[in-house]
Order: sequence, then structure tokens, then C-alpha cells
Amino acid sequence: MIITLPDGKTMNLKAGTTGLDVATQISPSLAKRVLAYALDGQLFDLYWPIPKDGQFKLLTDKDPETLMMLRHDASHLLAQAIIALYPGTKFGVGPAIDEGFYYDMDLSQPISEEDFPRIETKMLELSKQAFPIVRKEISKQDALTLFKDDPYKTEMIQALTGTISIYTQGAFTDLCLGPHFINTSYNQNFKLLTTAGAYWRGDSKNKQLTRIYGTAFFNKKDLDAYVAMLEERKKRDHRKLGKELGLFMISDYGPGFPFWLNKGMILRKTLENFWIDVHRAAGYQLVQTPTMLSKELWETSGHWFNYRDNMYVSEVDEKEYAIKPMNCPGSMLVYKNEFYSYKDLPIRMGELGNVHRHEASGALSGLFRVRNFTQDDAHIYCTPEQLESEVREIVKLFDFFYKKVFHIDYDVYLSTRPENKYIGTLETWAKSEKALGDALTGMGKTFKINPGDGAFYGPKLDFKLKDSVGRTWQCGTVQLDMNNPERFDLTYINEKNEKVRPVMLHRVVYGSLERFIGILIEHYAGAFPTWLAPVQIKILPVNQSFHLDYSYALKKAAAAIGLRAEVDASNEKLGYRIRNAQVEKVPYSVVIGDKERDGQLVTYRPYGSEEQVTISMESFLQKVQKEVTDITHLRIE
RNA sequence: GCCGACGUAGCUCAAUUGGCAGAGCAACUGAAUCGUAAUCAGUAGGUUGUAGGUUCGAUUCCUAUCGUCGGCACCA
Repeated sequence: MIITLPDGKTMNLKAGTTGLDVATQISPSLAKRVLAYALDGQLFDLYWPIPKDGQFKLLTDKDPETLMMLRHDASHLLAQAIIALYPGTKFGVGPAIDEGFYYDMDLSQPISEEDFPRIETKMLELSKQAFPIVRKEISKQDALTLFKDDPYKTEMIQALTGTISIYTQGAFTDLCLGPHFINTSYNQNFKLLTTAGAYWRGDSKNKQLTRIYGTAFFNKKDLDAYVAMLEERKKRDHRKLGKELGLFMISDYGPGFPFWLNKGMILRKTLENFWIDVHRAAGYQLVQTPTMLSKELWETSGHWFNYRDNMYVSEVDEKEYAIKPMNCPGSMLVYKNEFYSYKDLPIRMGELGNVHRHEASGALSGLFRVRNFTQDDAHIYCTPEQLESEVREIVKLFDFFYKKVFHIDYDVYLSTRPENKYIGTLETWAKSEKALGDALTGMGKTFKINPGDGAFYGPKLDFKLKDSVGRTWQCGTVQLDMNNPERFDLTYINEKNEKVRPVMLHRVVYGSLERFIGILIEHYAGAFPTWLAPVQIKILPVNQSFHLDYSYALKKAAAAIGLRAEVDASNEKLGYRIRNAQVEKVPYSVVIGDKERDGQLVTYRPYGSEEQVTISMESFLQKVQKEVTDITHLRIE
């Protein structure tokens, strides 16, 4: 394949061609940054810093790097359009991100999303002019002169050493490492999405810049598919569905304090009861600790000093109390209520613990971020030798819930010791991190590392669930705690009759019931599997007088085996009631007419289907019951 | 908390330049008794989030406040 290099020379490139090959054929300065890029069978060239090993990779539009590069180009294109439309604007940073790109800027005049069409038109116009994107390396001094009017770029340059690369396209020049395509023409399928405020350098002490989010793809089809997915996410929004399906509400009298409505309560209690059954079977004891405890306890746990601003406090009889933001101090008081020998360990102590945290007003969001929620918490006290196997048991439990019950895939992250703020010795940290990692590897699981992201008191594993519309949610977490056993002086007696400290683990599966239900609503788009559906069977008598008795008999028979059925005998046509049952996303709509009444039959129609099946009442009820118990009777093997 | 947008009937949304606050669905009443996604007619429903201000007149303009949404920061 022949490519044209930026200096006008051509070069034949074959699969397997390396950067070194390129370097030997062209001028060394240029060779540092040449790469062939194949798109739809056509070859384009672009700049790319030579990797250390000298190996170049021939990229195609299927490679994620290429899409990121296109989006990075798109952010420059946005900046180029902005500088043309709003001269005097100063620029922060503008990277490509997972689903698109953004650019942070200090705009010379305020803009809103209403200005997007105008900006997009300008971007397209600039794109079509195919401005060459030219890389140049300049000295720090020259860079400071070049960007002297832009305080943000100046600040970034001051932190750099050595030569500095800049990219120019038309009237816009950016401080940038690259890489980029050779000209602006590749960006024809982009869309600006939203504006937002973002602190300069991500620090809330700094000024807030205007961030414009957008996305870009190689073709219109992909862009349209992405926009369609955004629509789908909006349709699945748990706040919208929660209202429509009558699951929960949030009142202005209590921002962040969800109210559970009858149907939401059925869903929630179903999840809780299942959780309790599975945990009891897995050797957990269950406790419930008080919502409010005295200030001294929170001083002992350290919350009073570290977390005070987020706690709800109260004074009673001149004594200060705090509402629990976490369950662990309560759990440890329960542990201390008894005297343990090594033979008693591990103690697995579960609690569906309702906690209150005063989250910042701007952080609240539906059920995803609330101020009052229930953690499906458990604390495990074990010997150091038991640590790894206990972690493995927990991961087994997570697998059971996520994969077997909810069919949701996940990624695991191991968060390691923070750089500066940590307690304990390096040796203990290394051992603990290894135990967590080994437990995963021992189960054939891969994980990514989040360096320095552990809590000050210990490393942790985070489980991020991937929902059906491509978003990820952190739910499960296993945290090793090297702090609290010390603070609360937890002990057990070991084989040598010595008083020693147990290892303590915190873990949650659902994370918070509230958030998990929010995730489930969106994951299932409100159409819950039968075992979770608040109403499982909607019974529709064709005639509201002749068929009522049999309809109620069916409801009674369903209730007798624990199924949730409702009769819709409202004075409406069947089609109307069928529609309502579908809108309510009830798993089974059952029509009862003469045929069914006379033959002790039911004609059912599963949710989302137009299929009609007529079977005996008995086999229908058995079928639905089996569907429910197939899940609710599941236990970890 | 910060930046920006928004707040009208139970729900979804209209209301021209500042000039009588409206529709669909839901609810209620009546008729129709109907076999798989909306039967017809009627009735009722509002201190336009709240509190001030400007104005002859405010859903509309201004200020404050509460809340919601998109982000940011936060999530020990």
C-alpha cells in the first residue's frame, strides 16, 4: 500500500511494516511520527510517536485507538469552530473519552445547547475544507510565547519539560501530544450532546469552565445507532419507569429520601427475602443494629473526625447521637458481645442495614444516589489463614447473584494501597493485596488494578456490573479492614491460647437495595422477570359479569401457591385492558371467557408477545410457580 | 457545594410581543357487554413550586428561595 508522507514523499507499506522500516526510508525527524492507517481498505497516513520497541501497528477502523483518535480530532474541530464563532475563548483540555469527547473552555460569551446547531454547522464546514492537521515541536519558551494569551495552556506548559508538541489546523493551534489524522476531513459524523460545568484541573477550588460534550463515529450508521441507544437509555430511566410503574416516589419534603410504594415494596421485599435465604444457607448469621448510636461510638470508629459533615446528628438529653452512615461499628459491637476462639471463626455477620448519609445536594439522582438507603452488608471476622478462602466464598456469592440470578456481567478491579495516606505496614498491605488477587486468580478470574485507589485502612475489590445498555455500575465490593479491629480492640483466642486480632472484611452484593433496584429497573426496562414482578398475572374477564366468579377463583388459586394475581374487571373493552396489562409490563395476561370458564382453562399471553396459549388452569399455575421457584429456590452450590 | 438548564391539572405537554391558563391520557358519571395494545358522550380537575418585586395587568420580566435534570467536585 502506498502512503503519502507529510513531506510529499510516498512509501510502500505492507502488513508487518514496522516503524523502524519507515525510519530507514524517510528522514529521521519525520520517521518518528509516521503511521499507516487503513480505513475501509483505503490507506491514510497520520502522525504517531514511535513506540519504544519500534513496532508500528497497522490500525483499522475496528481498533479502539482509531476511534479515540477520531474523537480527539473531533474535539479539536470543535475548538476550531468555537474560536471562529466566539473569538477570545480560552481553552482547557479536550480529550477523547469512552463514548465521545469533550472540550473544556472559558468562553468569551455564554452559550447554551440552543447554539449547538450553529456550532455543528461550522464544524462540518471546517471539516469539509480538509484543513491539514500539522504537528510541530517547539521549545518550552516558544510555546509560552505562542500561548501567552491563554492562562490554561500556559499553566500546562509550565508543568512540561523538553520539547513541546503542538498541532495546528487552520486558525486553531493546540498544545497536544497527538496523534491526529492528517486533515480534518475524516470527521463528518459527529454530534454535540450537552454542556456542563467542570472545574479546571478537576479541583473544586479552581474556576469552573464550560465543558461541551459530543461524540463522533466513522460513519452515520454508527452515530445513529449511538443516538438510538441514548434514546433507549432515556426510555429505561428508572426515575421515569419508577413513576409509571408505581414503584417509588421522592417528595420535595425529603430530597434523597425515597418512599417505597406498594409495588416497589413487593419487589424490594422479594429481593431482601431471597438475599436472606441465600445468606443463611451460606453460613451467615443475621443481625440488626440500631439506627442511632451515641457520639462516643463514632469517635471510636473514626467517623466523627473523618465523616462528620455527612452525618445526621441529634442531641437528646444533652447527649449527642448520630444516625449511622455505616453498619460496621454496630457489627463490631455485636462481635464484642461474645468471646471467640479460633474454632468459632469465621463469623459471617450479615445485616440489611439502613443508613443515612448527607450527600451533597448536587450528587442526588433518583435511586442511584440517595441520602437514605439499605446496604446488604456483611462483616466477616476470620483468621489470617482463612482470609483467602473467605474472599473466594464471597466472590462465589457475587457470581451466584450477578450471573446466575440476574444474568449481569461484571468487571473486577483490585484497588491497592494509597500513596501517602494509609495505615499499617507495607508488608501487611502487600500480603493483603496478594490475598485478594490470589483469591480471584485461584477462581480463574481476571481483574484490573486501580493503583492507589484503596481505602486508607485496606485494599478492596470492586465489582462493576455492565447493564443491558452498556453502562457500568459499581455494586459489589469486598474491603479488607486493617483499622477497625484495632480501634475496637477485636480479639479471638488462637491455638496457642493467645489473644490476637481477627481479620475483618466488609462486603456488599447489591450495594444498596435502592441503587440495585434502580439498576434492575433499567436493566429489565421495567419488564421484570416473573419472580420479581409486583403483579405476575393479570386476569381479564371477557364479560364483567358472566366470567367474574371463575376469574376470582383463578386469583384465589394463584394466591394459594404464593403467586401475585390481579383481576381487571373494569368496565372497559378487552383490548383496552390488554393494553393496560402490557403497559404495566405484567408477565402474564390471562383472558377468561366462556371457553375457559366451561373447561377450567386459561388463555394466557406472555408479556411482549402476541402469542396466545390455552391450557388448563392447573398447568398454567404450575408453570408460573415453577418459573418463580426456579429462581427463589436457587442456592449457592 | 459549583456551572448551566428547567419547574403549568394525578401524568405528558400547550399558552403568540406581558393581555380571560388549554389539550390528551388518567379520574368521576352515563351509555355500549365487547375474545387480545386505547368504545362513545358528559363532568370535574389550577394560588402556573414558594416568597417578594416591576407593571393598569405577570405562566411570561426581575430578585430570593426550594426542588428537579445534565455535568463537575464528592462517594471516608
